[in-house]
Amino acid sequence: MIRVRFAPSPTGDLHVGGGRTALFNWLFARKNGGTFILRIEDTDGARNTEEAQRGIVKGLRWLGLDWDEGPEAGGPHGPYFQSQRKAIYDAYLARLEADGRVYTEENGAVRFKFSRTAITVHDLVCGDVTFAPTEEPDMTIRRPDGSYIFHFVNVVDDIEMKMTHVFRGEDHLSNTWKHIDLFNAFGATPPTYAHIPLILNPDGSKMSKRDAGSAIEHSYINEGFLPDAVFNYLAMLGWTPRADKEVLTRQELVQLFDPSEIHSANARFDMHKCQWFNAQFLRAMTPEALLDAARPFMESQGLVIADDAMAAAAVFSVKEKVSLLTEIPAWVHYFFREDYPFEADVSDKLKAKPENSGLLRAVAGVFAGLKEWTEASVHAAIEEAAKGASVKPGALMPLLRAALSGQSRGPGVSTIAHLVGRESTLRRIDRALAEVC
RNA sequence: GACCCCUUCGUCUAGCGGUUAGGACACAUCCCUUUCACGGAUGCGACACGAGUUCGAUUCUCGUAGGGGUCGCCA
Repeated sequence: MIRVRFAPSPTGDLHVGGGRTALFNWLFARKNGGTFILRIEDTDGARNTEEAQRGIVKGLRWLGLDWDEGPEAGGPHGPYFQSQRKAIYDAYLARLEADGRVYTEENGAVRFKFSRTAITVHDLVCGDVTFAPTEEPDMTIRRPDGSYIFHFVNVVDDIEMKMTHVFRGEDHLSNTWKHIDLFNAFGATPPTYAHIPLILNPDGSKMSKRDAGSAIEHSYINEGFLPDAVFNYLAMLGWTPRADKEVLTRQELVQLFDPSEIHSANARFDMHKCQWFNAQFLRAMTPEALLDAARPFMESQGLVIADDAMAAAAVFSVKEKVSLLTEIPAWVHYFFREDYPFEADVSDKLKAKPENSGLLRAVAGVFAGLKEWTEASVHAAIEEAAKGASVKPGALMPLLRAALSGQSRGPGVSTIAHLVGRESTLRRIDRALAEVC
């Protein structure tokens, strides 16, 4: 039975690197019917807060990385907060003491005596990596105040929680021999390691907090990304599935996942490509799903949605024009209000020719006489009005678009008119004639 | 400084001794088109360097350079 874990320290917003580490663990567990565990490594009490932990949980939930054991999920190997496992660590320390593998310094810190033998890490990604007998000072595993250090609790918990595999960032590779030394001291078999490459900034520097695109909530949730798109992009940063396409669902990625295909070279983060994935998923959504996703961003911009069906159609009509949900309000705001501003180039266009007002009145006249108000009938009416005025529909469309939306770009003109309805369409034309032309 | 990992278009990558070195993003041009987009087509663009092994190296080995990481009483 495969058991893997994601073991973050609660530092606030989930970092993309951490998110991807969690993602690979999750992928491996789901692919093999294993168990995915969330363990909070909060041994450094000074800087770990409950609020910081909420950020981690929120980020994981948003990415859809559900855990089988851990905070809120429970499980037979808890507690899943290291700050609550002191008795277990004390017991393990006692074993080391009994075996003469530790010693206490004058100030009370406890150190683990390295075996000082060559140690080989068998890594799924990096292959066998052998470290020569170390010359480093013995490692501190307990502070004078009785709290324990990462390397120790990490190993103890991996033993206690029966981890079979450990997927973690490559920044841990250089320390892994210390962990194996500890596993050996406890007579335990180390898990199989897989050190995944790091995510770098576009300039090649290490990506850390504050760098663009580094925080799940701040850079993705709030910026209008879709979880599936970020999931897809992150999975393919350092791993290439054997598929003939790049846009893949969560289920497909689970099916395709193979840790031996994970690259060993670091990858630079490309926000452009991440947005491209987002655009792909956006376009594949149904009108209803798209509205659900866009609603908070629309409401935060003050748009009042009174009619869900109309709103869904409006949002759907601009879906291939945006790549982020945050861009949607600017493309659809006029569907939800009649006091939209006329952009500068739009009013210039309307004022440019004196005959424009006559053309708009002519269209309004035809609209007023229509028996039914469908997208097709509206479209036919516009063509009829153009014919009556001896101009091409292509000359009339931009004017109507300007009047109905205040913008020079957007979905089809007949789509706009149809969705806002006949009454609103006529009011909009009147307003444009009164205020602009 | 020591040790570890890494090195194909600007970016993500395919390649696992013989290829016109393929794809995606980005960029450029064209087509489509009532706008903005989408879509389609085309173009631009890479094997870090030096030895060696080999009939033949992007591919194997070694070295150099460059990038990243670790060496905490942080995780």
